[in-house]
Amino acid sequence: MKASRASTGNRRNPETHKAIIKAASDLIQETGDLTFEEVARRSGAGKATIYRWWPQKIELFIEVYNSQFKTEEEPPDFGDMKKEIDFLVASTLRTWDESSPSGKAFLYLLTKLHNQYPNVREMRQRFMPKQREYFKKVLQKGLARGQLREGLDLDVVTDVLFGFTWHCLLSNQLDPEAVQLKQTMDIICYGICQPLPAG
Amino acid sequence: MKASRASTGNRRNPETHKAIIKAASDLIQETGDLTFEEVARRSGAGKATIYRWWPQKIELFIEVYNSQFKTEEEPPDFGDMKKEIDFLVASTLRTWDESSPSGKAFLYLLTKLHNQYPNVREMRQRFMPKQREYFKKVLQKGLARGQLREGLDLDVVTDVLFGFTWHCLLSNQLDPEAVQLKQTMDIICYGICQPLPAG
Amino acid sequence: MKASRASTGNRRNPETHKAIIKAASDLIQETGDLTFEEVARRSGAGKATIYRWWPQKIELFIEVYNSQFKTEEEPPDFGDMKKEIDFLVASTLRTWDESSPSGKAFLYLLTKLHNQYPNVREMRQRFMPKQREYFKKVLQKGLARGQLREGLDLDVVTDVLFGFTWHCLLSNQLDPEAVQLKQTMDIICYGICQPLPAG
Amino acid sequence: MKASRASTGNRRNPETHKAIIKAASDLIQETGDLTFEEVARRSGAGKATIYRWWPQKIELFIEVYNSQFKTEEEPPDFGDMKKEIDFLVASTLRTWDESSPSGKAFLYLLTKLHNQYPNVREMRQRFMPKQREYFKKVLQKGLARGQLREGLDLDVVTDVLFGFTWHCLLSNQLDPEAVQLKQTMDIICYGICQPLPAG
DNA sequence: GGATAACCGAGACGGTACGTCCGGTCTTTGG
DNA sequence: CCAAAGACCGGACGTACCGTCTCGGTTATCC
Repeated sequence: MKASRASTGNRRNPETHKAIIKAASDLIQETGDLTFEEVARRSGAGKATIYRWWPQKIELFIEVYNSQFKTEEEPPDFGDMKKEIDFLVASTLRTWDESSPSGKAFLYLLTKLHNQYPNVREMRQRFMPKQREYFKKVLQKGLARGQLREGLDLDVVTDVLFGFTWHCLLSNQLDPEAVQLKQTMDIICYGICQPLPAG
Repeated sequence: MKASRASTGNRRNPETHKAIIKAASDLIQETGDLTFEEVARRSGAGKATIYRWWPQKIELFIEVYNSQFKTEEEPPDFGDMKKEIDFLVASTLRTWDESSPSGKAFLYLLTKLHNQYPNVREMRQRFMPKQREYFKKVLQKGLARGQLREGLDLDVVTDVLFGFTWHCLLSNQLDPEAVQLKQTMDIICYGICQPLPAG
Repeated sequence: MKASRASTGNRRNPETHKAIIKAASDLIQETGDLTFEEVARRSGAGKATIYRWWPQKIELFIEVYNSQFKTEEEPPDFGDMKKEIDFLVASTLRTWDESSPSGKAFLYLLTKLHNQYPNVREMRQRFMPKQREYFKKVLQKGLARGQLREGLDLDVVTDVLFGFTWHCLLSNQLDPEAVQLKQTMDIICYGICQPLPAG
Repeated sequence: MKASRASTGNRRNPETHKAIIKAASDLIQETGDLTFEEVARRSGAGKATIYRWWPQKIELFIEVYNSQFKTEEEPPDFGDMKKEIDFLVASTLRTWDESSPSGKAFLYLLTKLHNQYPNVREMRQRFMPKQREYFKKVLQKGLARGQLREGLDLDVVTDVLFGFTWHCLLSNQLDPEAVQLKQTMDIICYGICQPLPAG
């Protein structure tokens, strides 16, 4: 638990960094909570050190999160945007579901921290940056294939899709096979409205 | 701020009740959060009194929320489902806007206390039954008018639309005139995918 | 070390009070220092409780001090003011000397705390209030006996005498038999100047 | 505040030295205390540099004190010992007054760091040799003039007078015109006791 | 002239204490 | 039976200094 680390002068000590992330990660998984106090205790770091690098809890949380969920997979080329989107969504949900209890713990903390940080959009975009990227790639391919409606801002679409997975997390609906989820994906992908009569 | 209330003997004091709700409401409005400590201070009530009637923070939030959120409006018949949906979404967002404590209280319910009510769907049903009903009515009319794709489960569609407003709240995007929001509504309403080539 | 005390409702808990004074006293004697943190740890009290009643360290210190040094003795009536003053001064010095190491510890803390509290006069007058009283009584008797120069403010004289004992403490000269001290007392009592030629 | 000094290689940098003393002096002046942290910040020196040359706070205080306290004045010959003593005391007090960091630094030396120099008499000799000398000269002249009681050890008297100025500093009574101070000086000079009835 | 030694700035680091805030429990008093 | 008042323990908060450390860079001196 405790550690004794050699000084690295006025250079940031990577071991300390690691120890802090480790302690924070353990804490989240064990208790579903995260206090700077306890992270400092466990990591053997001074509180001030933690505050120096992660002035807000959420920032430590994001780093812990991104350091743990490396399982994003880029979807293979199915030749069909819909299938690729389904793949990505399912993969995201599975990641959150299977990694229980950590997934649940992250969810818990995520919601607890949410209303402390007003700029939620910015925060979200720092979560899982790779996953976002994959979504965007898939959309670009879809656009090239003529499968995407024209005139759409890809960032907005990414937000909608990615935001949808978050909604699933908040709604505790992480089973990609659930009927409701499939229908909702259908709605999003094909639209809830009839296409205007051809012309 | 302070108050001096006569005792009502062994009957619960309605003035105290009101003062507590008022103080809690003000606090949520001001800070987006609420501490029993401060509610007690402002309402002039003892902490124990508050704990007796609202042992959990969330219960106080719920009461504040329900005491304030009375503004659901049924949309007029525009003859156009899209317009009616827009009306409903905009009306919901406006309700949650900064002018009232409702949005902040609801946001709080959605996030910080999420772990106490993990099944958010239950919350949905509990908190805004009328609004759901309006959404459903609009969809039914749209279906009758032939404006809605066939084969969709109306409950799911309601969930998507209503869930979208939640997403706006979480993302702090409550301005119905925002470009991004309009685009997202478009995506949901018309679908992000091209209609299959003319047929 | 730790303690578990029954609640006394909204009445101050005298056991907590005692435990805090005890812990503070022990700390001073053991380490010559005093931190609220450690007092809280040892007494089993919350830090906030200590801050509530002794917002400044010096106030806790004074209470500890006065609760420990109960050995002030009122001088017998020698019929001679000078003898009575000598008695009081010697008694004060002995108290500080014999109660080693606590005397030294108190001295240490006294000096350490000194420059945090600008109103030193007021502070000093709260130390050993009885001893001050004895000094004043002796002077009043001396005045009645015609042994004191007329026209002197007794409070000022008390200050001079009492302040002198403090000076001894600071100078580490606590032996009442020391030649230097006796001379200084002589100087103070009889004046360093010749009396003006009778008239 | 900040500074950028050219390196002087393996020779101690006198500019750094000056900047540190300046910063320390300013700090004492402003707050009555001093932290290495802030001295480093203001002087633009590294903390290690300060620790190298002044490993203990008190050493920095002493240097600041000595670099500033140059104002001792020898009193003119008034033909009256009392007047000369008053002159010296007033001059000492003025020196310590708020206008210069000397008083605060000296007060600091007297109190917070007392435990490191428990023998205050040593400090006396170390810090103000000239002032002591002036006091002694005045007393010798007074003795020659027949203004001083006979049989007194001049060193002790010097101590009493000089010690009195310290007492003023500790008591925050540095105004030479204050009534209380004048009375105390009177008491010391003429004695608090009546001269034996005419003889 | 290249190695060596000391100086200096910068600032990271583990600690300890600070003083504040809130949570949740309790008891007394009094209507 | 209920409300008010507020003391109490616990523990996290975020900040400030302490004293130690190492880096990178500079300059004089010595071989």
